[in-house]
Amino acid sequence: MSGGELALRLLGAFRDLVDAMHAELARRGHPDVRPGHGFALQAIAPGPVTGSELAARLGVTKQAAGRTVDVLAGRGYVERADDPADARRRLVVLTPRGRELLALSGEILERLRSEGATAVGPERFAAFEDGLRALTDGGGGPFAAAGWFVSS
Amino acid sequence: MSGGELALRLLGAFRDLVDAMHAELARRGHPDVRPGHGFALQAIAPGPVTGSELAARLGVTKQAAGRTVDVLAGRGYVERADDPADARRRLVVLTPRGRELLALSGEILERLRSEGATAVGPERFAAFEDGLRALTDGGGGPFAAAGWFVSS
DNA sequence: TAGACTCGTCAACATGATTGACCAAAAAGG
DNA sequence: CCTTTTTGGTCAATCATGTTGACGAGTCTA
Repeated sequence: MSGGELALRLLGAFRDLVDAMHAELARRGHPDVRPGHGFALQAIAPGPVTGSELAARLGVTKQAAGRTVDVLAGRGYVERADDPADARRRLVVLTPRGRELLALSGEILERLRSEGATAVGPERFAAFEDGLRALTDGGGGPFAAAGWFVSS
Repeated sequence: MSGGELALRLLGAFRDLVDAMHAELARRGHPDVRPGHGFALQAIAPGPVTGSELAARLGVTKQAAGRTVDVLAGRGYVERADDPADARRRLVVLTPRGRELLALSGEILERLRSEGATAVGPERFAAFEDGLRALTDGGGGPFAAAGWFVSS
């Protein structure tokens, strides 16, 4: 496999996974959620965050993060609340609908993952995941920086 | 590995690879080329293509493909020429600079790939690539559609 | 030759990001 | 305390990339 082919296949695998997930989400009551929203929701899930925190976790400017929150709030996935301890801050929290979406996304991805494992064989799939984990875990190779994304 | 983690690691690996490549390209005389341009150049490389052909290969509208060609032409990577056999068509071909960029990108990706292989061990890396290839080769799993991208 | 199709482009608009400017609130330091 | 600096959030303008829709000019075909 050439370096270029490797890159294309990585992108293709990711894209297919995410496209399949969103097609399923659309069928199950969430037709208007976009891939970027999922990342934002996952970053919000652990607990109330401020816009600046969210921006740092997503690796974008605070303006971009703020707009994403606007969209998610408009669609009913998150809410903003004032922070009684700091009048500058506006805390973002998931709504029940947001939690539902997150749970559903997790289920679907889990199912897609097992379908992939079945398709190529469990052992082969395990070896694939092992290699991918090693590559993206900061082992010093050019794939190392992915850690920030996974850990966020 | 959860399904969500799998998706994040796939994206992370791709992103790191491409970011590293573009950082290196910028250092070596091509600071203004963007990821999307690389895909377009690869689609143009095999020979003169029309805007419509290019659009089909990239999976975008012909308008979008036309704009990408405008940008690439402005940066000196491709040129447009009239087709003497059909006055509607405008053929797009690589310039020497475009061919140079493509060769350089290939070299860099190759080097990044071997660095990754060294970092995690050649056997582990081979198993990883084997699984990735199987998943994205249309084996029936949810990763199957990636084929169109690799083959384009 | 008339109608249908193809190629490229113009215009308007949607999304998601950026930079720069700014105000208000909080923290830090004298 | 009171001034200075830092931080959080937002407004505005802009860029990059994509989309639809419309359309004129050239080619193909029945």
